[in-house]
Amino acid sequence: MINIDRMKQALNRFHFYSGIKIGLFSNDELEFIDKHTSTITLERKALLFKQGSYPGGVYILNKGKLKVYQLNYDNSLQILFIYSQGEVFGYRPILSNEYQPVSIAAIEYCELLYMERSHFLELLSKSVSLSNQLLASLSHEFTVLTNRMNVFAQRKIKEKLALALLILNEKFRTSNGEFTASEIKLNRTDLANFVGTSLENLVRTLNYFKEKGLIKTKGKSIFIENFENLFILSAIE
Amino acid sequence: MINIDRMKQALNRFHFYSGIKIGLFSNDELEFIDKHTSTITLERKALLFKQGSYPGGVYILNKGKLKVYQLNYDNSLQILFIYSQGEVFGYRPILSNEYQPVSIAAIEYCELLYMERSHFLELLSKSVSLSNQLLASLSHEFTVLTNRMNVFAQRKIKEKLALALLILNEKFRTSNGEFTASEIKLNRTDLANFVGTSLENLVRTLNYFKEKGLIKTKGKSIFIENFENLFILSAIE
DNA sequence: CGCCGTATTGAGCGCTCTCAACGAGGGTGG
DNA sequence: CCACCCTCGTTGAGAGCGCTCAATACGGCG
Repeated sequence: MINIDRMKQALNRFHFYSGIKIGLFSNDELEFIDKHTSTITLERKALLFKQGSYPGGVYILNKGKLKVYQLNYDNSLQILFIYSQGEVFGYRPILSNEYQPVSIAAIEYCELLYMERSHFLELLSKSVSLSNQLLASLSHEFTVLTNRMNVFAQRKIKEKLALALLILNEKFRTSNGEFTASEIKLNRTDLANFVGTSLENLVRTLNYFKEKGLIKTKGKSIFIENFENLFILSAIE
Repeated sequence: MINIDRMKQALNRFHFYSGIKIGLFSNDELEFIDKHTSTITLERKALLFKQGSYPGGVYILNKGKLKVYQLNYDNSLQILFIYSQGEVFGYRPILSNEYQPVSIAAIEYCELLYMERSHFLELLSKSVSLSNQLLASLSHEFTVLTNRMNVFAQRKIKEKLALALLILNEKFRTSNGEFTASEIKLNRTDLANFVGTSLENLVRTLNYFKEKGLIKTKGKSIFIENFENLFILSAIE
């Protein structure tokens, strides 16, 4: 029997939530944020921005799910992250003075807050708290990306899918329970592009997981049945 | 004929140098650094620290080459980065309050500067310049890691090796020229673990590259012969 | 009912891995 | 100085995984 805490800790090394906590801002800062943000909505499949574009500002996802992906020169697509409620993003290329390295599109209907680049930089210059939060957050993300690079470089599809499902279970979580099954609502093509395999191979591996009692499906949604065995299969620890 | 600048820009999205520039520190800060650092030397193959260990401080590599790697539970090894002269590292897990996610060992004889954790944090709390440099640096590294995740997730060995050699050519650079051939001195096992393939497959692919006139070898060292075709083969743009 | 996008299943091929043996080169001790 | 050993590199053969192509099923919507 694997310790729940150990599983949780291991999994935290492979995905991140936004490290920005609203509670850590002062009233002045909150007022500034409120004053300088506007609301954006996106329909399912709508594009937020494209890789190579100029990073115009910072976004906070309040509702819905986004996919962050890169399109390669052979037209293959890799989904790198799924953002869910609460994620703050778009500031990284501003800080490093680069263009957007990724494209972002809505998986489902989304609501976001938007803050223009210059206002974000103004806030950052005045807020030590924000600066420190970003440093901590970016550093953790470095760890996560390092770990995932390792997984993508070496692992077999079964292992990658097992890990992907554990990550997605967190992203699609609606309740607060530990290792309760979320409804993972992602079409097969997106899931294949997230795992980094072909659609056909993904379907076959999902069937294998079903046979082994690791997951079950209802319509297109996926539910994890056996966290422990899925965790073992992912071979991250 | 591919534009040199385009190649250079594309390549910069796949590796990073330390974003910390000594020139941006004030005299006070430089004095503080000088006062609170000590020198460490490492023999070839010596371990600097192990993944899971407590991050005791920050390092600056002054001489030599380091390999940054993770050891997996099936005993496979993935080399994630090669650090060369000038690289500053070790601060990330301090900032995110984590244990070391990686192990680091010397590829060849190395000399480093070491600053204890508490002094680094003291310096950071006083230096806006350092804080801003770290934010910019970490943000760029996020881009690099994202791009590399994509490569590892999808690409064939030929493409991954082509890219790896272009990156290593920069890491092993001694002169300042653009796209001049460095002597890439890395044993085959390390190279295989960096590319993310088996030793045998690596050797075969190197031979293929030799036949095609992309590289040549002298002893164990590798020299790039045809940057343009290697770049095209890497399919990063 | 038919259409279109998505999902599933089947077959065959090619790439990459593993296992195994052999070769080269440097270092050590007789 | 030579013989041996140990490490590292190279080559060969065979198996299995994962990809591609192709055909078929499903499901929502007009």
